[in-house]
Amino acid sequence: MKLATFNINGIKARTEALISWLKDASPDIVLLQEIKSLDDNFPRVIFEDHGYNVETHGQKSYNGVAILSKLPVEDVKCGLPGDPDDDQARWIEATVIGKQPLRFCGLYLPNGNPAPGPKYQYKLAWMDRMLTHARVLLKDEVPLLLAGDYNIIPQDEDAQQPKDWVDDALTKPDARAYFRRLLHLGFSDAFRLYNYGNGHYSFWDYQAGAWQNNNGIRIDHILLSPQATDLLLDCQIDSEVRGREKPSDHVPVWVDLDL
DNA sequence: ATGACAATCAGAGATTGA
Repeated sequence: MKLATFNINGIKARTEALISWLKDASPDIVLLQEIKSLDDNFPRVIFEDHGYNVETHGQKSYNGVAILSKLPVEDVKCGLPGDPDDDQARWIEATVIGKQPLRFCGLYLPNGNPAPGPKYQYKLAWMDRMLTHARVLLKDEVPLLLAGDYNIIPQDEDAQQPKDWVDDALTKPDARAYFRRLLHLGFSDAFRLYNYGNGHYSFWDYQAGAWQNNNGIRIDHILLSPQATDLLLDCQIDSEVRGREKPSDHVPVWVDLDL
């Protein structure tokens, strides 16, 4: 079973490009971020016509996450618990049943710039809530997957120009520490189980020829609980998507699970 | 040090992103 995460940077502007990639890659499940759309404006019928069930958690203009799934999805929950005043649409989770159940969460973690500042504090508070919620989800002992745009460059090898990201919210020590705390709960960064060293990125800025120069960063991640890691067959980044017509600035990251 | 590029809402230009 192939599951992908893809920050689409606006579903309305990207519908054609997304359909094209779905035809090529044939993922069973796609977790989308930055749909930048209200639920009612999401072009759900076109994806249903291509065989996907659609679940959305949108908001106007900003943020917004969604699930496309060839399998029926159960027990869908929207919003990251822990702050009733947080109205930003950044979290969606659901279960599919393959050979066994899989619980998966699609997330769009706050960018946090400029740091320091209120946006960075929101990012850290959000990561603290995510850590708490991950602990709760792990108690079910069902294979668990946390995938999305983490807005975290885990280590310097995950950027072509790490010096450009010093003092940025994507690399600041407090933010990286929260990412490590997630790993310490037992999660694995799936990509690093199948890929090594420099040069592997999931985001390239639109500006200054970043893609042509492979000046990228790896910020879209798939974290697997121990039981999900035991199902892992492969994890790769579809970087060539960045070179297509009218691309998002992110590309898909996917796992193949024996599920 | 700044801006470069793109999407959104709106209907110009500000806001946000990373």
